[in-house]
Amino acid sequence: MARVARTRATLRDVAERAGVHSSTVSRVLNPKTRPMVSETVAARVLEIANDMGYRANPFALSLKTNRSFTVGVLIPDITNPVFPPIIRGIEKVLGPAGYTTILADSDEDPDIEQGILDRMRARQVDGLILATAHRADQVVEECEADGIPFVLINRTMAGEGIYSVTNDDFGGIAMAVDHLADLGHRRIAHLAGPQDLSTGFERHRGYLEAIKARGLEIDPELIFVCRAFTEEQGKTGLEALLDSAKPFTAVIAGNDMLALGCYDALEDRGLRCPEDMSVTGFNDMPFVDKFRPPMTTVRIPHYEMGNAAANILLSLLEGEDEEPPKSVCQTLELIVRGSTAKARD
Amino acid sequence: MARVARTRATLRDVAERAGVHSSTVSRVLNPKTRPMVSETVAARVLEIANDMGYRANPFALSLKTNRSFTVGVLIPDITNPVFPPIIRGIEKVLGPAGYTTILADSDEDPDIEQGILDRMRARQVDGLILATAHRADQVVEECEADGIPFVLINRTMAGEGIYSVTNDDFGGIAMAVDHLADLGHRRIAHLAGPQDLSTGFERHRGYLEAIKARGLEIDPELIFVCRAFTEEQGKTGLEALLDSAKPFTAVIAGNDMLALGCYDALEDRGLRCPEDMSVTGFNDMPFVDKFRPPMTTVRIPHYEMGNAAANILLSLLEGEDEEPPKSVCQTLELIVRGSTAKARD
DNA sequence: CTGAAAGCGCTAACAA
DNA sequence: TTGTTAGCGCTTTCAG
Repeated sequence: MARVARTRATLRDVAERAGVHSSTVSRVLNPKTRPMVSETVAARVLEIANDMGYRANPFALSLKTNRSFTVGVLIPDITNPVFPPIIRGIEKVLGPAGYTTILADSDEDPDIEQGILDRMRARQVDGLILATAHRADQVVEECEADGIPFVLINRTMAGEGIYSVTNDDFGGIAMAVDHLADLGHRRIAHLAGPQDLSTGFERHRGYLEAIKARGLEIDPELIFVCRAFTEEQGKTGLEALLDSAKPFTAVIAGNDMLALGCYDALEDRGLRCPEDMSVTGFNDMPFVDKFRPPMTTVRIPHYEMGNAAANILLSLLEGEDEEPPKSVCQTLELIVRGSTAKARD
Repeated sequence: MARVARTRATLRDVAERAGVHSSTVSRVLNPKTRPMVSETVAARVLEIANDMGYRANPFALSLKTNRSFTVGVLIPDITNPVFPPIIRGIEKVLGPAGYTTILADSDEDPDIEQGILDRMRARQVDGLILATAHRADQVVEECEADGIPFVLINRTMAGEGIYSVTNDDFGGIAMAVDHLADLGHRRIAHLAGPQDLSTGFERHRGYLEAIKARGLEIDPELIFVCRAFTEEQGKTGLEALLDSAKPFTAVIAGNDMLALGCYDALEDRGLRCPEDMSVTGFNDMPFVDKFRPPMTTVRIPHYEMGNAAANILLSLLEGEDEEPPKSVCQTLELIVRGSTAKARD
């Protein structure tokens, strides 16, 4: 197991070669203290440091400053294609700012989530971006109590001083309802996401309000609340609805994964989409336009959400005094594709 | 910007409360040195440490031991759904072993890749898992020269002492060729991936050999080499083939993304898959079974690849003397779905 | 078996 | 403007 000892130049090595004291080198290398050093010395030091390929030892630096320049990002399910673009959006901002993002995937399991958080705090991350929040969330409360800077993304929760970047879930669903109503659908079902998540909750609320606003009847039998945003739950849910409810011609799924499950259920029953049943999703995650049929869904700006959350966190970490916006709520867009059609009469 | 000072117990705090010297506490907390301490003292120290919620300061620990317990994972394109399961497979092994994985996405750009690597080395990652390797790869060579433990995944390159986990790309394509030949296809095109990647190269080679083995004719006009494994390149490639080559009835794409591009090209031209053209992909990435039509493809064991690579790296990092396997090559499976059908005569 | 002390590489307060 | 020094929290040699 020949592991070569990788060793690199220290501040002192550079200092020696430059004929100055190591603290001077330190001052030169830190933009804030650079002005304290004379031009000539600074130039020489810089050249030598560069020449020697000097790189600060992050451990020593962190030990001294008590900052890791590291940010934890918690994702509920990395295999859900909504998240990669969000992650890219985050890294695009945090990377150039000198922060390394530590990504972790809780697989929607609270115990794993707690474990990850513990490890991240043990690692002394400077801040957190959480895509895992529940409407009442132990982990988030812990972060708050702890005082660690964090921002919620996609999902949010009530509370003072909680930074978040979310979408207009309420209004997004209204667009779906209007679209279907315009197509002549009168009985529109809803496959709601988990009600302990703000997304599932708000979209459900949006459904109820929009149905009412359109003068349609709210039939509780037309609503099924799924236990998770998974394809499997979507299938189960639509099957339950098909079995128990009086006929309906359209279903609004709480997100794209649930809608995908609807596809499965319909296929199993020999029903066609959109001829027999219109289906809408939510998120416009990558690839839904390739599905059979291409999915009508509400687009959320993935990449931009990542940017926004990262920027808020950054100003929390570095901002002098300007308070960043408490919560950003993005407006959405309905993308009409092939999974919705005129209601058959 | 009220940032609460988070402070936690140090070794000395624990030592004080336990009435022993801090070095004793250190010995107790480290499994390797625990035996040096008497049972009674160890028990008391452990309880107190636990009680105080002691967590080692990672910066001090790293500064002292020169290890970060951090592993860098480089992915060429995180929006490609093949990778999330691979990442999960990696984390599943590395996490419990006490390593934090730092994920980065090069977006297939060599400059970004180089930048990421520089930053990871600056961060003193203990090892690397690279999914970005080219057949001749500057970055990989740098890692080798540097002596940092690393293992390649999915893609590989020639070279002594390079650890890698790859797939039987050669044999995988042969299965696709056989499948199509069995369906009566005689003129089978190939949309090859970039030839500077082992995957693109080996699959191309596999295509040539398998075509020959089946007694079919190799027609250079039936081969198009794509510049990248992207949907867009797949579309471009198949269009070029359709424009220039004599008629053919099937196309073997270098991976699923290219095959997806084939779908686009066919749709644009009003051709139907599989009626007018059979298409195969490679990877069996998540969701290809939902596409229109569901894709026939070669399945690679994503999650297991991640496991394997992580295990090799782990034994590189921790292994006493047993040398881990130099290269693991996984056997593959053809998944027949709806994108392939009997050749029309 | 336990304590004392040095030092990893860096920053920042203080001196000159 | 530059040098000196202490010390961040830990491991590890060396004494006892």
